[in-house]
Amino acid sequence: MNPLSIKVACSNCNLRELCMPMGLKADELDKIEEIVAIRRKVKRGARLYSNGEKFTSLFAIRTGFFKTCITTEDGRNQVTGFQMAGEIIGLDGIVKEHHTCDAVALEDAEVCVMPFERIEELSREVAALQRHVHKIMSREIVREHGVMLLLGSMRAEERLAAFLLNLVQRLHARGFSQSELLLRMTREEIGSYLGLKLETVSRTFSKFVEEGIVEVKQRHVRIIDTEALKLIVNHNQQPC
Amino acid sequence: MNPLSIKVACSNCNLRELCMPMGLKADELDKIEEIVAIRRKVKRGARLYSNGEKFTSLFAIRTGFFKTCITTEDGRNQVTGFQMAGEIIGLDGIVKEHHTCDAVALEDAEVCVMPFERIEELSREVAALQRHVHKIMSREIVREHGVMLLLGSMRAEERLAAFLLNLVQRLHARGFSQSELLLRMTREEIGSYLGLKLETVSRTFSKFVEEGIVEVKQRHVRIIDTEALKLIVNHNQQPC
DNA sequence: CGATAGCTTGATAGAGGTCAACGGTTGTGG
DNA sequence: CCACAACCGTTGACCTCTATCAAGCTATCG
Repeated sequence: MNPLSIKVACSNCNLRELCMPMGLKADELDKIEEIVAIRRKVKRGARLYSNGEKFTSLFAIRTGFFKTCITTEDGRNQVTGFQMAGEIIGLDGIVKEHHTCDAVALEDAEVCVMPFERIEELSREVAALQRHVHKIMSREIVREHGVMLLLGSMRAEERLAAFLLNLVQRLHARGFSQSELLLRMTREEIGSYLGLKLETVSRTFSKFVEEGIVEVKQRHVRIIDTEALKLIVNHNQQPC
Repeated sequence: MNPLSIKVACSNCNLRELCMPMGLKADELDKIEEIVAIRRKVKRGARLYSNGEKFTSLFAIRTGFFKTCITTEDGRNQVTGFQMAGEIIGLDGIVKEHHTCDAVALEDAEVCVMPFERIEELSREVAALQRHVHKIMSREIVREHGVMLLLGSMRAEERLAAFLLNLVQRLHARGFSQSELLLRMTREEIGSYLGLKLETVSRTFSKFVEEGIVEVKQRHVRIIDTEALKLIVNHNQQPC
């Protein structure tokens, strides 16, 4: 607990465009840096938080990759999202002051812990931060609308194509390749997120490979034909 | 535009427990009443807002029933929710300052228009309001997690049972019957929400009728055996 | 190096989609 | 008040897509 090791500097963080509001004055920036209480490391497979746990903080992912999922008493399990560096996690806990899902690290990860009371306090003083918090929550709502569209109206190929495009797009925004990606999750987790069984995910990957749209070697995926993927997603073709 | 006709009094509104924070001091209450700028009537079939439209306000539903839905260029359509009196609508618009879905009245409706800038201003002064806004957004996120579970892991019967139980539960919280309801939406709209075709919705209703679980006469539904519906939702039965 | 978890592929079955016909309700205009 | 149209809902027959069950293969990790 060496204070030096937990001292953070959002202003120097290369993720600041992703998790902080832009256009702040210097004094506002100073205040906001105080939000991050500490950093926390989460080992692969470990939980950042669990269903039922008391909600105290939001988390900004600094490194690593998470899934969030809900599990019901009767054994159903649904992955509700995959989160990567720069994204904010934990919003589900606000309403009941307890978390309603699990957040599991899919690779060794580090998060910035942001006590929600402090966020609220500062939001009352810094309008730009307030607006930022509102936008983050609204963005999550809109993202989930997109997932509902996917789950409610797309076929397996369309779902997987949309999933891959979404992943590379987000990775690209973080400086990674537009065409190559390393899946951090299993076929089963992809399937849960997409409302498919793991066999269907696997078969659909194989189909894409046969068609020369992607190359797949276990969790390494190279997208050869992005346009084809986009066509598949929009392949709601009406005859003429 | 007679000021008398648009003057509102949240403190007298019988929906105040649903859309306002509790435990306010008198002066805070006075401030919050100023949020509601005007009321707006929306005819059945008309839109409260449309995809692409500039976002300015959130809306509290006073009377009536809405659906929200997204439509893509390629003709896909997904109902993302049904909203009733006391619920807040429009949160999708915050992130891009434009709405990303349509809100359509399924019966003649009236809403309280709450300019978002005013909400933000007052949230900075009244912590209870700030917390309330955060909870409303978080609640919507959690609700959508539930829909993802439904769409991703339930079969047709389970989806429809969960849908009916959710509707009556919300109606009951508003003083309506626990067992009788009038569907404001078509089979097609139910199907869109549940990720099913209208024929499947119809067939599933018929199945429930055969089994004596509900009575259905067009849009009038009477739930005869609530427990049976709950069992269906949790009917993830493992053999022993 | 063996064990375990994860992935692929095949065969088969079942749920829900699609297409089609018909019946019932609601609303409008003559 | 009736007739007609448009919309909505139901039901049947058939087909497609995805789930299920099963076997074998391949990384990964202790």
